Amino acid sequence: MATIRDVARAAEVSVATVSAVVNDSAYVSPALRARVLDAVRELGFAPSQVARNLRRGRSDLVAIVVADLANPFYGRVVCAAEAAVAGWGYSLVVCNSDENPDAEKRILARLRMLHCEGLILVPVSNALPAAARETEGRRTPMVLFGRAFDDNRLDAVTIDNFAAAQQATNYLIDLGHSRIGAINGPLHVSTGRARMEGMQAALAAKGLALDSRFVRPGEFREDVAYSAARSLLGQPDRPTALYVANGLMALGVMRAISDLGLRCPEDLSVASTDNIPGVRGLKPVLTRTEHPIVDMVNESVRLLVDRIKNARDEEGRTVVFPSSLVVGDSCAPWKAG
Amino acid sequence: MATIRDVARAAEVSVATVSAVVNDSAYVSPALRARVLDAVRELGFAPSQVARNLRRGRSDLVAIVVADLANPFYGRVVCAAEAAVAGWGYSLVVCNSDENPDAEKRILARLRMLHCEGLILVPVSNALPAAARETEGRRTPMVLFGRAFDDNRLDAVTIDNFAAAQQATNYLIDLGHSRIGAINGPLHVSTGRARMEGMQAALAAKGLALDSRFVRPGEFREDVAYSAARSLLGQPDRPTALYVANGLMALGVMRAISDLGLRCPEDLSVASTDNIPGVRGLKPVLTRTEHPIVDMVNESVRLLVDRIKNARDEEGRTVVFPSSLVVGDSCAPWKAG
DNA sequence: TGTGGCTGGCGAAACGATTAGCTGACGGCA
DNA sequence: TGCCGTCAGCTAATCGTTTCGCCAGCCACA
Repeated sequence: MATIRDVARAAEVSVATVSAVVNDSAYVSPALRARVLDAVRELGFAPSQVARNLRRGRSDLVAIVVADLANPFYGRVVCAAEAAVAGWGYSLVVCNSDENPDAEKRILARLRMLHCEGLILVPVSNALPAAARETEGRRTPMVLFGRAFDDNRLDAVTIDNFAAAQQATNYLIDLGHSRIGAINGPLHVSTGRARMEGMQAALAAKGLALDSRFVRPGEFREDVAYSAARSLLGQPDRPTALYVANGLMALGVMRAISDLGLRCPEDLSVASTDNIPGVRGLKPVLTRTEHPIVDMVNESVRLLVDRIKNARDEEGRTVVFPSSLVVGDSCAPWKAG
Repeated sequence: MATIRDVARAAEVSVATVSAVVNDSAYVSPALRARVLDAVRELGFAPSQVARNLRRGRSDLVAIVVADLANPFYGRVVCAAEAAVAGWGYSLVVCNSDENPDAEKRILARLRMLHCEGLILVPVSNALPAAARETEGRRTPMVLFGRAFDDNRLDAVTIDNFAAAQQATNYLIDLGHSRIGAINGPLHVSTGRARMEGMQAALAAKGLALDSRFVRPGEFREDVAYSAARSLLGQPDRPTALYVANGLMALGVMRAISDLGLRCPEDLSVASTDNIPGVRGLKPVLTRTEHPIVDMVNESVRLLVDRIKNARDEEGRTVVFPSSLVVGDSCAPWKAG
């Protein structure tokens, strides 16, 4: 690999001149400039980012740590993030904590050594782990995505999970359902908890109670939701409508419904929160609240880049995106049956 | 950020000793070792990967360039790759060429400067672009994933696309279908072409001809497949069975079938190649050939790491994985009528 | 013609780690 | 006691850039 010194020797100029030409950082006479460019081409010289980064104290790297890369939702997030950071000249390092706080901690430690300039984190637990706090101490700019902490001075981009669940639940209530069940997400994660609370609030506002037999705690996973749905719907007494905490889980629930020989929406109405590409193919078309993923990611990157460029030490900004109800045909009005 | 020199000063030892302790690369007496570790903890020292990499000439970075990150198939690939490279101590840089050769070229140039140690590439075109050849010149170890070039001395991991298409088509033929159509992938991409050829070969072997009215060229995209299917199936005369080149496209085709008021499998049998998470929720369950994605990715990473560690200059190795037919209920025997 | 300002280009010092090669103390053996 | 081998720990060179400060030449003006 040719170094800047090789180029300098070949062009019979100093390394400083080569650097000036390559970076356009100072005026160099046309004659020398041409000689340098020739030598660069000749030797196939590309400046070493590693050396450059050491010198400049930057890395042009931004990292994203997602909670579950196997969930297509995060696939879309990573996709959008890649495009967004590339637009700012950064490369994206992708890590997967797999909903595992220990893994998250290890990843944050590794990223710390990588000297990433910024970090988009979908936090796994409700408390910033030690490693993250260290990262914070070092002032690695960081934006929380999707999930937030109760107390925090970090930037965060989320949707209003409470409202989204409310919206979906209200839709079911307005169709006349009163026996509404839920397949929840993990309650120790802010999104999971907020969605459950939003659903409960919607029911309470209409004077309805949540029958504890109709509720299953869960994880944001297709297979776990499948089992939960089978167990919930296998009971002799079952709800007439179901709120499902996310799209991946909805896939599992629909599969369970089909495997149990039930019909949706005739036997059971289903509404969920969160959009993943997979649900587009679902039959019946799922009624769900959608998130503007791309906008959310772009905003996250914008906030992050802003913090990277102007390392101000101000309060964390929280941007909450609205969710919108997309009506499919997975819900039907309640009919006494 | 504390440097190794700060630690050395705090522990009253030399930088060499600190380095020895941190890397466990030489014996250091217990007393000094303890002093060093205390100082490390005290100052929150983490060695700068950038400096370390400059010195060692490595970066602990592996890159993956996929053709379309929006396709959940590649979401799974990236997910598996992240896990695999993490197991070898590397971090993963993810790039998306979006099926665009120019973008691919730019990305390869950028990666070159990043000094990634290895590269997994899902190539966009059939000829290695200039930038890639440069990369090759610099001997950045590289493994092609999913798609291969006709002539190449690079490692490659693929499935037998020809056989996969044959398998799916034979299944349709065995059900009695003879008017079989196809929604193809892009023919300038090896996978797209091989799948079409495999399908044709299966038909030809049974003495069947491919009716050109029943074929649509396409792209590996849901919306393009949707339009192609609408146009194909909107004709007065239509096939009784359809082979679809990949899973994402199958989602679009199923959507088109549903929007046209057709029933699958009663009116039309559908079989496809390639598995994405989304098809699991599909109703009816899609008959398809599946790829062992995780195994393929693991093998790619194994090959890559092998090349990184022992930079041998041998012939490119090509590993072809078998695909397996998974029978769903999207196909029915042909009935005259 | 002498002086001073301007500027293209250069030399060398960083950046923060690893590591080859050296030093000096200590213990064993003749 | 003297010599030598061993080895813990240190000094300094090195990786490939960027960039600060300097130098030398040139032009303009007095």
